[in-house]
Amino acid sequence: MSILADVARIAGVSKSTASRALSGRGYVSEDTRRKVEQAAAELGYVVSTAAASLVTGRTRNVGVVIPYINRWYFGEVLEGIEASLIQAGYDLTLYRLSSDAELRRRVFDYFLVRKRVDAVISVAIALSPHEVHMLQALGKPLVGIGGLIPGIPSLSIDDVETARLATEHLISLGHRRIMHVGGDQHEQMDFRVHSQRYIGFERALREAGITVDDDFRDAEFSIQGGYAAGLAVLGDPRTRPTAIFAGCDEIAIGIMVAARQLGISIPNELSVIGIDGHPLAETFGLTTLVQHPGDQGARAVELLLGQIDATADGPPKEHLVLPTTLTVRSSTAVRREAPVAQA
Amino acid sequence: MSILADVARIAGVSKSTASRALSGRGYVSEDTRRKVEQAAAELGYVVSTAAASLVTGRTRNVGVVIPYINRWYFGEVLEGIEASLIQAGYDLTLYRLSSDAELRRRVFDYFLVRKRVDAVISVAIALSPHEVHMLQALGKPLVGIGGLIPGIPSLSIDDVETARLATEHLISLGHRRIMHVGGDQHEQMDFRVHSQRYIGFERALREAGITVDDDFRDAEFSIQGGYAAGLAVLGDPRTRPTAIFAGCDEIAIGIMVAARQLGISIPNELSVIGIDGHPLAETFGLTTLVQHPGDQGARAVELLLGQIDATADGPPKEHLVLPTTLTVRSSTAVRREAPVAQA
DNA sequence: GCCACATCGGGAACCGGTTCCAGGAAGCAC
DNA sequence: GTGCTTCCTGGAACCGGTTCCCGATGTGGC
Repeated sequence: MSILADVARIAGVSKSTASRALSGRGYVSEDTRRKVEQAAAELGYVVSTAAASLVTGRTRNVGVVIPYINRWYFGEVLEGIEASLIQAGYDLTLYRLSSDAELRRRVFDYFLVRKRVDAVISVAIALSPHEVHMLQALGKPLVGIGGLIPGIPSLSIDDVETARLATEHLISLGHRRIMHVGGDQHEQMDFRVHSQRYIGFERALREAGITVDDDFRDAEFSIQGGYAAGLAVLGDPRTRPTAIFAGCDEIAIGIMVAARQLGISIPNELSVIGIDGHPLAETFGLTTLVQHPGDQGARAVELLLGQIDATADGPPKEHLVLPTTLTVRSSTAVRREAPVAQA
Repeated sequence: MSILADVARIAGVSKSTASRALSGRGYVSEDTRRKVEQAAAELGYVVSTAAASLVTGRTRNVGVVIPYINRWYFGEVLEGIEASLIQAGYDLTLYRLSSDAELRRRVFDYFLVRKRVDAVISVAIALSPHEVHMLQALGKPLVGIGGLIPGIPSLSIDDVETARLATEHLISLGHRRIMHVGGDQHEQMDFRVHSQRYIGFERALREAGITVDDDFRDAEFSIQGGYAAGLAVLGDPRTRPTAIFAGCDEIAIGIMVAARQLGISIPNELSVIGIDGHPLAETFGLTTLVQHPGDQGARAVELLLGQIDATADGPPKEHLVLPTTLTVRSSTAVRREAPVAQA
């Protein structure tokens, strides 16, 4: 374990010159820079981040709070964030926040507050004003993904509009008896994504002058969740919808599996549309509105690094809305007249 | 931002006493401890980890290197590690290693070497002797999950034996024309898991005196991968196996989806078995050998913390073998005589 | 009453960098 | 030549804790 003083000695310069040479700040002649770099390489020198950040106050480390790791959307976002941070020479410290309030408090009060991280990315977590304020008071930039937090820059798709488009697609195919299978709207964690999508769904129906009662069923955001909901919703031919807008692709796929098992033909007897662009959507021929979570992660890092480099309180607290694109596959089709349903 | 000196002043003691009171090391009377703690609470004081680790040399931070985030097994392991580390007051710094050799070099030479982490957990990554040596030279404990690295403690299931058991299950049901759909055995990343499972598969066949040619097909470790391989393998009735041992549950499920699409009935015409205990296995009625990746992550942390606390080079460099249990569902059944196959 | 020992608190060195400041050398215009 | 700016370097203070060492006090045994 060599230290800067060793490098300086070997290179025949002072500590301060060695520091300047290696960090690239301040004046150093090309000649001495080479000497210092060579000495450093020779000794296998690496800076002590602890010492450096003690004096500079910056850690080159970003904290990420995220509710799930093992769900497609979140995994993708995380991968995108990680790749971008490494690229920029930053470390990523991961905090998974479950619904455990005590854990959450600890993460904020203990982990994030210590001068461990320069900034925080919050993925699909509805931060409380108190939490936001705390981080801002510490001067730590904050970027949100997957929903908007008042006062901080964030980026996400437009959940209302995306849901509306998905539903509209079904309506344009002639469907009237449409159901939405999505997440529990009262779940706090997930940034109100669920309720936003429900609102978009309702809006599309309203615009088309369609009234349905019993138009919603909640499901866990997974294939299993979709499967269970599908079995429940599709079981009775008399009440069965002709089309389902699923809250995400995983739910949609679960519904397709359930339909297949119940002998319901897709898209002849049932159309299904999702949101995400999950890799399985292609395998299952699922029509979906595609988003790119990995890119969202990368963009969030960009925004964040911009804020870190900005000489404090400069840049706009913007909210970036990302586009989604409709990819039509074989899970949606024009409604056949009176498939089975007849009350 | 209050510092220790402020706390000491408010409490009316010296810096050293304040430090002892807060860290719990050394003699401090109960009375002064209370005073210091109260002062700290009042000021909202939190230690600067940078300053602390500069002098102690410990960061309370563990690095995790992992090849994937968005695959079930890896996500589960990561969740297990994260939960245990937080519990123990440690941070988790995440490094995703893709097949990019340059990235890998950077992570090891630059990120892990800086005194950022106290220890490293390597998930399913076959570390080179050089990499192991480097970390050990730095005195950083190292634990492996999902395969064994010579000289360092690690834990994993017995891939050979698990694969043998899975195959044996198929054989015991009367199957003879058995195929293994698994990962590419030459892939470096994945810790030779693939080749180990193939070896177990072959061993079971050999023990039963079965010879099959064309008994292997490689697939990506995902539902899509299994689906693609399934279509290819099951297309021709003349060469179709009566049972498939899949390298993991996701592949198995992909095969089941493909079979259903091809009109092949499971388990009447085809038995499928996997490895993992993926939550979807239950949904799909998949027979599988269950492992618990989350627990593996937790155990790895235990091992690691044990090593950190040990007064250097103490504990055994053990390799922990974890059990897997066979869960029989409806995807495997006794072989029906001459289903379709007849060359 | 004295000594040994445990308990408690303060002073100061130290961890390993970064940066401010001062000062010297060199280049250029006048 | 002088005065100014620009380039380069070294000395020293400093970031915010931890810990070693030493002295003071209290306590119990003989």
